[in-house]
Amino acid sequence: MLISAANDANLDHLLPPLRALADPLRLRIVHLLARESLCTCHIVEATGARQTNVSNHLRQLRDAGLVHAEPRGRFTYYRLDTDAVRALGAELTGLADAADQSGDHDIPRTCP
Amino acid sequence: MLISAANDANLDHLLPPLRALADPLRLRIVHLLARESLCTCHIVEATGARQTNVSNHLRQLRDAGLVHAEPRGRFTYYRLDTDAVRALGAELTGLADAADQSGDHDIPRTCP
DNA sequence: CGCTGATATCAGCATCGGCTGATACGTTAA
DNA sequence: TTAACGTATCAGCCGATGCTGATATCAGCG
Repeated sequence: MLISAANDANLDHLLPPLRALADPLRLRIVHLLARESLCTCHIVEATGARQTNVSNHLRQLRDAGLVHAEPRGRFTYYRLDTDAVRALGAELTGLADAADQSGDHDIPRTCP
Repeated sequence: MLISAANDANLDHLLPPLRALADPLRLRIVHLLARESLCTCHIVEATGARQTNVSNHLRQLRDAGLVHAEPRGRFTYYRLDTDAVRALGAELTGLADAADQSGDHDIPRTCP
């Protein structure tokens, strides 16, 4: 049975999305895109950051699979990949639940 | 009604735990602590990293509220704060759910 | 007591990552 | 077609951050 992709015995696959979210401006962009899809110029206006900077951050969010770009004419609309965000959240809650179940937290292993 | 602390209109409070998790070694440590509480020397052994390095990372995890230190004699046992991990996961899934509900993703706002 | 071992702190170094300005590319409008 | 606009890419700078070695601290044991 496969609860989630977390059954890889390690959590390395969570690093790209975690790293992508662990930046104030990128987290802000994700928050904006959670309300509605926006094009780059909207994000530039809303954040006050330079266009080139926003574009760089959008690339990292894209590479991490958290957002998707939809070019329309000369604009590029970005939408949040809600499945990716939800999957990350689910893996974290799943990790917490699994930790609560394994009862070896009150009986510490003896030290060498 | 207060679903979660996410109703702050911004997600800045998620940055400390996200930054703490967005590092390979720290994520590995969190994963180890999800199985059982461990003291520093166990983590040093399991990761192969230097003691001073592990100690520095444990401090960051502590500052982010993801783990708690429990000194016992000359050892210090660390346990995962599963509530903190679960809360982070819940906020992310909640953000994804909220994004899915707000239907403004197919009708992009017009560009200036 | 002094010694050993576990842990934390600190300063220094090296690397990474974010910000910027310049620039290139593609699209729409005049 | 040309000009203007939206966007992406690139190189460079600089501050942030991870890693290390040295050292301090503290508990338990001889």
